[in-house]
Amino acid sequence: MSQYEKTCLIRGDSGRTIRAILDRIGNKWTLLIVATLHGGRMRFTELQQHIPGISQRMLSLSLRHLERDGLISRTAHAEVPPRVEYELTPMGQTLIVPAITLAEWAVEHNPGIERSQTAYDSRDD
Amino acid sequence: MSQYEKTCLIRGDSGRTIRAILDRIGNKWTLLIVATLHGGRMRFTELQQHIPGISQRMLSLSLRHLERDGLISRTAHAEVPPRVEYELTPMGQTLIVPAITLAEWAVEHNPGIERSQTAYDSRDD
DNA sequence: CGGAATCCATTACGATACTG
DNA sequence: CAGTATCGTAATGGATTCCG
Repeated sequence: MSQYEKTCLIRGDSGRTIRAILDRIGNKWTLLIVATLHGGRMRFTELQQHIPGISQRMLSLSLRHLERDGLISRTAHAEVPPRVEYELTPMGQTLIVPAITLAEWAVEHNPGIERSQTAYDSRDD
Repeated sequence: MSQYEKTCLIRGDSGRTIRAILDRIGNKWTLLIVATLHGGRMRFTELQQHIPGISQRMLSLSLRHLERDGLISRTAHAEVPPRVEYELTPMGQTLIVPAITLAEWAVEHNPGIERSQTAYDSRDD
């Protein structure tokens, strides 16, 4: 399968597939949570500490979305005080590879992009 | 470099890198435009026809963002009526690979995700 | 033809406060 | 500890109109 044919995966179906994942992971926190959970099972507060800047509300919302998508699993232990642990499902684990691919692209090309932006912003036409 | 170390690309720097690209490509149309331009140079109206559902406004906005990022180039021909052509820059071409990786993940796991969502929504706890 | 300007609806996000 | 509820703000995107 050629690269050109593969881009049809993106454009085909009027782009519904690609938009579906972007709606899923294109937000501010999802990939950060998935990457953090790659280190293993974690509880709510622990996640919050590993992801600086996330609010309780957004962490809670994001976790429920990810659980609904089947990418993470939630385990509530019947204890006092309550203990709830989150971990990646097997399907969630598979998201790591595309996420890394994307991150590596970002790291590699960020300098070039920023240079381009500076040039664009300082041109006077 | 291990996969775990690679996820630090995502989490490291408080996730600024990953958020930078998601701000860049995590929106509704960017990847669709890049994938469409993989077919070669195209003009404004042509792009609009290849990307069903996109409004003039969003196409115009997205194209200017991509141009600012140095991922596409814009060529305005001094003719009447005006003719403007867009094409991927060399850097823009490199985005194709991560985009395809993501799209393939989406195609492969969408069924599982949708099943999970249905199960989640129909459970009564 | 290839846009820019304007208006509007929806959503995402953040801060704060409260609870089983 | 692990959330939910409520509020206000900002960003996103669609529809429409106008213009060189």
